[in-house]
Amino acid sequence: MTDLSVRSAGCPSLAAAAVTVLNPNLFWFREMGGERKGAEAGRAKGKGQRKDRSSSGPVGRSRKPQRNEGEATEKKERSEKAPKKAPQSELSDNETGDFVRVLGQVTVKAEPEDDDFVMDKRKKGRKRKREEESAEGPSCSTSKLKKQKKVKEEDDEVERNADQKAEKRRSKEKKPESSKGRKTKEEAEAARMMKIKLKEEEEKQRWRWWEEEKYEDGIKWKTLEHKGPYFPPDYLPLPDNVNFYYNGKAVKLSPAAEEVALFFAQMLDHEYTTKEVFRNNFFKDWRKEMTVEERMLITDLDQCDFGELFRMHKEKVEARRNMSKEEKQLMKEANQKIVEEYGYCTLDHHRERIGNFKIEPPGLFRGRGDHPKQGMLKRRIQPEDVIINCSKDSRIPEPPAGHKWKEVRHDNTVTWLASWTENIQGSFKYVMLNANSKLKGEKDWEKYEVARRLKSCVDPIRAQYQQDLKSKQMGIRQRAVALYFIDKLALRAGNEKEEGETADTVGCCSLRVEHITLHPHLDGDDNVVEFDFLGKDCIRYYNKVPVSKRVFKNVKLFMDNKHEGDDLFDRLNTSMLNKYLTSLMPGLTAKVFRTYNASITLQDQLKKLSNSSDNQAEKLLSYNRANRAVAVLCNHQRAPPKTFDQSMANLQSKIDSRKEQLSLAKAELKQAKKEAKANSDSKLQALVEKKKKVVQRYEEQLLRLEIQATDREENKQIALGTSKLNYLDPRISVAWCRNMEVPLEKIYNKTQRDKFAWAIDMTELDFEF
DNA sequence: CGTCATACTTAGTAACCATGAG
DNA sequence: CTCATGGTTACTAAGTATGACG
Repeated sequence: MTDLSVRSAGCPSLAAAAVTVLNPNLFWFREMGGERKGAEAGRAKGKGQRKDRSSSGPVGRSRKPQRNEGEATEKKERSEKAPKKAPQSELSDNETGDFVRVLGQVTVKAEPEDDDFVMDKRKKGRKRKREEESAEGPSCSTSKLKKQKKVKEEDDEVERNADQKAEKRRSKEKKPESSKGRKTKEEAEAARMMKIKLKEEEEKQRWRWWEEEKYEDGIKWKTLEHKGPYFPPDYLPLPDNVNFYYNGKAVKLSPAAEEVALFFAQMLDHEYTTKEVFRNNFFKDWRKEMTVEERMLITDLDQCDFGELFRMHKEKVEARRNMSKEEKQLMKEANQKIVEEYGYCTLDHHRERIGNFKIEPPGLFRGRGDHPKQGMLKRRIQPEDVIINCSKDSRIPEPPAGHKWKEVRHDNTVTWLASWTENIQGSFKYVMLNANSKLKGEKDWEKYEVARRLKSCVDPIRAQYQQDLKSKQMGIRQRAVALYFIDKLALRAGNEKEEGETADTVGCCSLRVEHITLHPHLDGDDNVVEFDFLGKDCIRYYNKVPVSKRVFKNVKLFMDNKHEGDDLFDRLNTSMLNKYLTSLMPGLTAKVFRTYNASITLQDQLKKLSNSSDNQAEKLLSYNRANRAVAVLCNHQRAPPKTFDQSMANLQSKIDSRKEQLSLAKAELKQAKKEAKANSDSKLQALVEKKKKVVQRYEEQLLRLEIQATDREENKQIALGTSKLNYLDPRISVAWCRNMEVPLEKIYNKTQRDKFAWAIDMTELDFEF
């Protein structure tokens, strides 16, 4: 508790941070080690004495991941250059400060009377009264009471929506601007009108599932019909004039071996093919595909010459690029046909788009980071591998001619239409619906509702883990510290992974001692915990966080007598943690904290950063900054765009020339002033004024450019998309847009609007997360 | 409990495409 | 018209979570 209050005190909060983004001097971002690498970053060479499940024993858990050796240098540089002294701490401190503030502000008053909350719950409640009443969280019992309170009229909402839509339509119809064009212009216009019509049509067709009753527990659908997955085309053997050479001699490979050779050849310009592990895995699997004779002959990958195959592939790519418009159009139409046929299913009498209806084609496995299995052959999936799921009375999909399905089942407690087992990790792959479908949308909605429930009971939960830091039981203390990290830093849960099967990455519960460095004092802060590990997708997480003394001591204690490779939390795993969390609030798991903290941060930031008096560009900037604050919190990174340096340089040269202009203008101004002083001619005075204006204008332009540069620089490695799509309650954004009178299209593109249709439709102006 | 199987969300990259400056 | 640039979409890997079972 003490800790919480301390943290809440006087934090400038993320708002400041988001603003700071513009100021290079206050660069506070976590050092980003760059993607997919762990660099020196304390990877254990160690023989783990951690709970090694595999028989592989304590032997070489040589944990040295890293990929992108090629980029590694650059990245290393980046991470080293990153401003170490910047108060990393600010981020975390601020966040928590914010959280606390929000709680103080909202939970207290919100509990009984928050209309919006009631509203939302009510809708849901109405839909599935039964389950809700029995299932919903007793530990947050207040919300239950709330739910039953008053019920607002819904009619006006519907009306409003209708209005809005009409409005939209009208404005769209107006759009086709003044017709000064001739044929082509008119045609274009007609096309545009068509598009609008289509859009309206689509809107009318939209299944407003969120207005319907929910199904009882576990039932995902009543009827489901589809055409089965779409299989990639069969392998087409190489033409005779393209040869593979071994040891300088042309060798005609069997189709199976040839296909795999081509997989490799196609990747020759990719860094993967230079990696030892990749090459070895590939070669091993390739040899399995060879005939006995081939295997006898081909024993050394270095003797293989894929040059002609590679060139052929390049030419094909080139040819595709150079296709004429008509050809391209034809291709597009052919594709469209496939989508029409296989890309949709009928679920409970509604046509729904399937997300991934294509069976993954064979190829070489491209694991991320330092993946032990990279380069292995991902084999071709046959209908005999595929399980079909659909309703009994539907038209069962036909397997491709001459084939059979592995199985056809009718399980309406799951959402997948087809599944198969993949041969690299032995895991399942599923064909499921698109994000704009009912099944996905409902789940998404639910996710945010759970996060909102957490909001109403996060206080006691935080208080409890603060208490638990003092527990006599080691397990409980570990749980408390882990929870503290998950809450404060938005770390992922960290399930354990099978060793040797995947790259060595960790989350909270699977942190090892080498991922943490303790600094009693660092850069003016006390009790600093330094994190350095590879998270999901081998993205580096690097952060220095001042923590309370108690947390610090605990971490120290957990690290006592442990070595590299040992688990920091040896008495804790994700299922224990989640079991505990669920007991505090139904539906609560570790990842809910990420959702909750992300969304609440966005809401807070928007409140702080945006003014309705701003112009649209400014508003959008605020939005993006709020979004960015979340992306930073969640450590969402991307590889810098390939052209990044170039475009940055371009911008810089623009800035430079502007600077020159400015100094020139300044000099002129000075000169003019001098002259004006000597001679008080009114003309000269006016000239001074004019020059002044010019200088001012240049200064403004320069500033803007510099802001743009900084902005871009800071977005270099930050990906905003992931948080927007997965962590931010869309209703926050929708309400913000309406309140700020910013068109929603500025924030969400078409796909996103489709995905969030439910939120766009139901969100009230006064929505509060 | 720990392990395994299963299902579903989250994630970054690469290919593709539209657009606007030169 | 061409090319650079940036947004969008497709793809699939890599996570989280849960429930059955011994």
